[in-house]
Amino acid sequence: MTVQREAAAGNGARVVPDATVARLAVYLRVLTGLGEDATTTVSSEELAAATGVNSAKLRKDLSFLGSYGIRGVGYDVATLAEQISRVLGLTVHRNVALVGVGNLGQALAGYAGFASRGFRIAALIDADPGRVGTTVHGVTVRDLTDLEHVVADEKITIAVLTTPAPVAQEVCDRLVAAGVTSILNFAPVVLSVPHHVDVRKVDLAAELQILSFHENRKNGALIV
Amino acid sequence: MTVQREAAAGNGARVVPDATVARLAVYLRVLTGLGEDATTTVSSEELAAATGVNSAKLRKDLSFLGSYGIRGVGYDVATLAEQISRVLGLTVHRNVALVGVGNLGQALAGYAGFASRGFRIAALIDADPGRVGTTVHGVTVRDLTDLEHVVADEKITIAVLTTPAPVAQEVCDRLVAAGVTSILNFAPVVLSVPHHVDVRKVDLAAELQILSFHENRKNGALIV
DNA sequence: CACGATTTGGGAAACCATTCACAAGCGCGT
DNA sequence: ACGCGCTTGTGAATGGTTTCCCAAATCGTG
Repeated sequence: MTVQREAAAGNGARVVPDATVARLAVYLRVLTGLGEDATTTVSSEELAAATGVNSAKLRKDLSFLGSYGIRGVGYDVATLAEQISRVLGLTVHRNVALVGVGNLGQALAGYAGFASRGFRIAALIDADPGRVGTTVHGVTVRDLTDLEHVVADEKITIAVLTTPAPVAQEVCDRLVAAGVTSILNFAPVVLSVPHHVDVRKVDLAAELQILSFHENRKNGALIV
Repeated sequence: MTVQREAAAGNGARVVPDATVARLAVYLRVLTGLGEDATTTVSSEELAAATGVNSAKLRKDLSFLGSYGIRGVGYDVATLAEQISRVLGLTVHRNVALVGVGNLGQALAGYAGFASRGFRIAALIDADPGRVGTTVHGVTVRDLTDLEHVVADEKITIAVLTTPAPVAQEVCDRLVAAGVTSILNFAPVVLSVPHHVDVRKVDLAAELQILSFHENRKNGALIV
């Protein structure tokens, strides 16, 4: 989690806590669903129930965006969704590169959730000559040697890294040198990056291990 | 994050904080790597550097396991790995069921990181008749209607949920009724479960949105 | 227009996690 | 046997997050 809170500029600077940012995405998804049901307003209590948080926390989270609720009524679904989108920077379109078109890479390339939330997988990159040139979910796989060109041409600032662990750091360095400033890392490796680059790591095996810990606790959890 | 700290039993009860548990998995991976390099001891400073945390935090984390370091020397790699495995409950073998054998499900079924860390995908379950009966990464896909039998027969307590969102809650309910007590949820849905069941959610689109937020901040982040 | 029911926004307290700082313990060299 | 350098383990301080709680704002009704 190489995400430091940039000590807010000279203005009245509203700083949104990291914990809040992580939840905004969830609120937004639920709000989008409500919008499709033609629901026009929602109270913090209702939205909190739908997103699995407590309503005080939800209200505090939303208060960081500004004051968009109406006392005695609730929040306007459309307005709130719009404000969250704004804060999350989803109003501008973002092109994403995916490096490492293996099993997981291919699955992610086709993941509907990305496209439907405004992220376009604009480039697929792989080192395997057998894969280069093939088309996966409508996008042609480019060779790893072209990485720098692809990143520049497609104006890419966000990359998804699904390479094998041994090459992850090297590929990461090249992405950063080419101008990428955010990386979603699925390789089981701790990446080191300059301070201006954000990395988020998704560690699938670690997730299961955390569940295993809780399983262990539940079954007696004998303390030796 | 439906993971409440079960108010430790009557004994001297050492409670490992959630934040620490999440990092233990990372330490363990690095330790395993060191073990293969025939490194026998490691200092908190070295291990901290390799895992991207600060050394004080690492030492505090490890202190929850007990006192396995040697002052002036460091930690024995093998011993430490063993202790972490014990606390994470990785000493017992755990069978995992995966429900929803779509793109993502297939990729996860073949994910080497699961197998190499002691999690065996013991069952694949899907509702699509076209997929039932096929073999994916050596495991035969079973029909959703057999879910209860499969869970019971394979003594499964952990499930990975990669179904489409609309059926996730329903499948979840059946898993829980069948005896599953931990769920790793990839469906973009907030699951509701009884208090004795732990759910961890991996929200891929949310991860990109969080990166998007930080991108936004970096580029001026005009405050309107 | 006043009142009661409702719901937000946010100050303050409680809780949890991280970082600091250093005493205590260990091994090695002399 | 002793001192020195190194490293752990942990209290105390700090910083961040969640929860509590209630004044202020809004709506609908009489």
